[in-house]
Amino acid sequence: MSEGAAKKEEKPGKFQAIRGTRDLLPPETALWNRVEQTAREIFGTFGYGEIRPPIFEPTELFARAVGGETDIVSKEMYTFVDRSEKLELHTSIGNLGVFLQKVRQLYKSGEISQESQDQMGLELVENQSKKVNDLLAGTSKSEDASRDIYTLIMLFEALRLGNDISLRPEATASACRAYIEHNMQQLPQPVKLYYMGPMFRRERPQKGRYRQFYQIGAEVLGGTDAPAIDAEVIEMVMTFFEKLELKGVQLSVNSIGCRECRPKYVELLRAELLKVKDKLGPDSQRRIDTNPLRVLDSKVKEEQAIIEKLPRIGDHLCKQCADHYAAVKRELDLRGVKYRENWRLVRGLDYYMRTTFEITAQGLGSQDAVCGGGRYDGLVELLGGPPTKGIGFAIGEDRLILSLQESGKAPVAQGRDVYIAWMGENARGTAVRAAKALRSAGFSVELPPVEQKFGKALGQADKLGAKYALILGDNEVTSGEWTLKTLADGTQQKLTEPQLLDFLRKS
RNA sequence: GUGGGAGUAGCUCAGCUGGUAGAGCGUCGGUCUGUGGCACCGAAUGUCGCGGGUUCAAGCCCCGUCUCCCACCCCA
Repeated sequence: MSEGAAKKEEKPGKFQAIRGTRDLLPPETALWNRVEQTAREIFGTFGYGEIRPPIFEPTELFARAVGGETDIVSKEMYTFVDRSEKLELHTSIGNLGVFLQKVRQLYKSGEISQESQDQMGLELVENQSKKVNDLLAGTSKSEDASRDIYTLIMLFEALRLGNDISLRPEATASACRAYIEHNMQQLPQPVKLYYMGPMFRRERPQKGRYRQFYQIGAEVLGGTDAPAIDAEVIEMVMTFFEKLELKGVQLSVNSIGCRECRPKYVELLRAELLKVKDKLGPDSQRRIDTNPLRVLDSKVKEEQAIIEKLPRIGDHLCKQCADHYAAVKRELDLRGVKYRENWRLVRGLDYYMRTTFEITAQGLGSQDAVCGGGRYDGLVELLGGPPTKGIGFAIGEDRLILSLQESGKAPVAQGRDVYIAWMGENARGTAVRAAKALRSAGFSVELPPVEQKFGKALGQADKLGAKYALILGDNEVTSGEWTLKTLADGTQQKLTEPQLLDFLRKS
């Protein structure tokens, strides 16, 4: 019986990343860094600044932004109560005074959930408390003191500590919240922001869809809704993708009208859909009620011919919207941005209006959109801010990376510049100093922690993909001339420390 | 949430109609204590995803469950 076997018995069950999450590891993370760095560069050239909103926000913020009707709020967000303890309820009359004291404190320190505060303000608590105190002190004038106590207890039963918060499913709502919170309407308009980071959605994973996924996005808030802004936003994403050499990029654009013309079109569409209802599948039939626009992006083959004959929103835009859309297209042409019009491109949520766009790339299976965006002029106001124009997009970074990998753009493992092959205690100190000098000059250096056989050291250098091996033994320490071996061709040369640094800088 | 496919060594996978677990690559060691890639030799690593059932006997058959993949739903 080996020790290993005995230990195994005590080994706890394996931990693994929870469903829909994963580790990003080297060398893949090098690609992630390149993508993110490129985004910073490009967005910077368009005058955008970075915003880093919190990972979680009140559930209500996201719920209001997406409009509480869809599945999104009900089951696709990671929602929890940030402090789920319950108030210990003292039902005996004698303790009630202490309990009330505590409730009052909690109110003042803001630890009662917003929901509970809405139901039962501090005023009500004070009011009821006073009655109870009077009762306890025997000075009650209430005819029905026991009923007051009962009411109070019932109210406290419903009292909850902690607020509903959610992990952010997207960042647009946060950006808008921040715009309002920091009075950014007083800055020069428009305010141009970009962000990148993890988002969370409680969905069934599939290709390019994870529960913790990453987005890179940008928002333009405030100022005008001039078509040039729409076009420049799109131009920026396309420039970014070009710089990354993303393959098979296709931009689709559309206009979905405004609060004036869209509802009329939706009703027309609904009426037309009802005429052909029995030819549609169950999903589409359901959408006639819930969200007729979404029938347009049905993937069911048999429905395609029917959908093509439906009325198109482009023919039903109001004059302002039609003009705006035409101008956006002109501005895109002006910038040399190639696009395809897709009248069936709709966004799922109410707050989108006018310009919508989507970018697809190759190698992504059925989830092939890498970027989606659009104009959302009413959103800031909906969240309690001033009337504000807005437009933005979000890039699915996971999918972007996936597409880059599929097209063979994956980076190679990062090698070291120099591997220090040192031998003997005499060389040890020299090796440490050499490593320090080389690293501070910016080179990546591998310094073996323990002495190795020389042949093995070179073998390690090779496996790690080092460009050079710096050989330090008794000879080098005595003479002060170090040996540098070029691994690729096996040549070597003798160099003093300054010569070595000089040589490496030039190579 | 729904449907289909799949889980065997670190990785890629083989394993016949049930009969006690294998290869290649990788890792580590040796040949080889001042010269790497090559070659040869050797070693380690598996509760065959997990739990239950059938059987004298289960990686293989049955049931459940978890995870992954693909698609649907949804899509911020």
